[in-house]
Amino acid sequence: MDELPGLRERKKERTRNLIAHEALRLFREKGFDEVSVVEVAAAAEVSKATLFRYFPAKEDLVLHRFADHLGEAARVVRERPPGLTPTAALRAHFLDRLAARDPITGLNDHPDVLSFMDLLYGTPSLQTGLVQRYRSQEIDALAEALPDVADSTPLTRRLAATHLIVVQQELGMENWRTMAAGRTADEAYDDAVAEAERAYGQLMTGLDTVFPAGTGGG
Amino acid sequence: MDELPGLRERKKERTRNLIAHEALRLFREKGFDEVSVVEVAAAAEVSKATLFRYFPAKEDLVLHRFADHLGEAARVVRERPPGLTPTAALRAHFLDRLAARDPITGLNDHPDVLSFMDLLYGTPSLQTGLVQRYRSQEIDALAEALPDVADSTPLTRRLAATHLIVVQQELGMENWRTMAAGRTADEAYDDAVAEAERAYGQLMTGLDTVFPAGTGGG
DNA sequence: AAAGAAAATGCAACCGAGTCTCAGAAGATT
DNA sequence: AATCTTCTGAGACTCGGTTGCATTTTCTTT
Repeated sequence: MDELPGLRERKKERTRNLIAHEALRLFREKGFDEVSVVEVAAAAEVSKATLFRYFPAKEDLVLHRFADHLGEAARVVRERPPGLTPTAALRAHFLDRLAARDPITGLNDHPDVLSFMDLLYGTPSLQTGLVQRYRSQEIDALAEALPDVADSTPLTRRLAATHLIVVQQELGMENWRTMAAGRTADEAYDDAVAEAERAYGQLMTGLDTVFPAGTGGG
Repeated sequence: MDELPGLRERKKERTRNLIAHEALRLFREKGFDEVSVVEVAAAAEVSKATLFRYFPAKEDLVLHRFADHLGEAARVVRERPPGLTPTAALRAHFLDRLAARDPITGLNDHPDVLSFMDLLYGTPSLQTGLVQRYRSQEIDALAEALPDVADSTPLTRRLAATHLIVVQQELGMENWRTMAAGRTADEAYDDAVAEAERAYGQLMTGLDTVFPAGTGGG
């Protein structure tokens, strides 16, 4: 059994952080698509092959920053206090993170956070590539965390998980849009809470209480 | 004003179909990732550059097959009879397509349809690339088609649209899985109806009527 | 029908992401 | 110190996608 991380492991960790750090610096500076991986590799003083040994794809250089949030929704549901439904637990958790101005909610106007979100949400290739993949992972994890109730099928759980994750991530994007439009986090807080409550409420009560029957017009 | 399509247009249409046809033939035969675009171009007797003039990306060679279904959900909601909510309209439409064994529901065991779905859903790169993109387009279109009710925000509509499209597409995938497992469409029909009703019902009544409060266990 | 504008094509070079091979360097092990 | 393992750099390679240019094909004009 190996106890403490040897020199090799520490060096690997340092290299990994260095690469991601240089990558993010360049991406912010020039845009994701305007920076090639060789440029990143050069900035981190490693070879292109080495870069790909640490990160399976260019997108993952960005993922590194919020890798620790992976599976958070699943955890929240698993550890929810008695008396709370999964939806209620996730709602409460989001509101809590909102109050704390957690970057993951999008409601954070620190320049550092903001420029990162600009990169993440404002780059189409990242939006469709990375955000979608992150979403899938969250959904898979959450689907497993949902209770296996009487008349639920794998599909039922998967669908519920999707609905829940989508709400959370869309709320995050919406808050980012608000920040990107120039409002401060404190200014936007009340609206953000209202939107969150509306979005989760819509899930709890069902869509038909929100969107009505047709007008009959041709 | 040009009335009927000239020779040029007809030839372009023919070429376009030929390329997509050859592409699909090769993809089915050897798998999406095992066929290069130059191979497809050669089979269709055009140059690589020409292929990309007709299709912006390799994935779009596959999209061609169901391009006519684009915006279907949005249309269904727009043209729904009075008395039906958007959710109810989409539910009814899906059940109708299910009864007709429409390939888009996944409930179709014709070898031709089946091999296409195997390709589409069984290829990771297509799943994450194409299906996700198709989903986004459907969501965007549907979000615009949803009625602009009293306390709805752009986000509200976008979320509702996402929930609705996701249900439809996940039901499709689930039916494909059933087909891929060897059941016939007729055998699976009753179950497919039940799943669809459960999935849409879950949306109408809200998640909290399905997934209960926590158990309190650590 | 001939001539010229407009559009479509093929060719070839190019770019960037990602993989592979292989030789050599650096950490771990005795 | 010697060996064994792991990590790295260099470079060639594949593939998706783009670009510039010369050539051909279709449409239009007279």
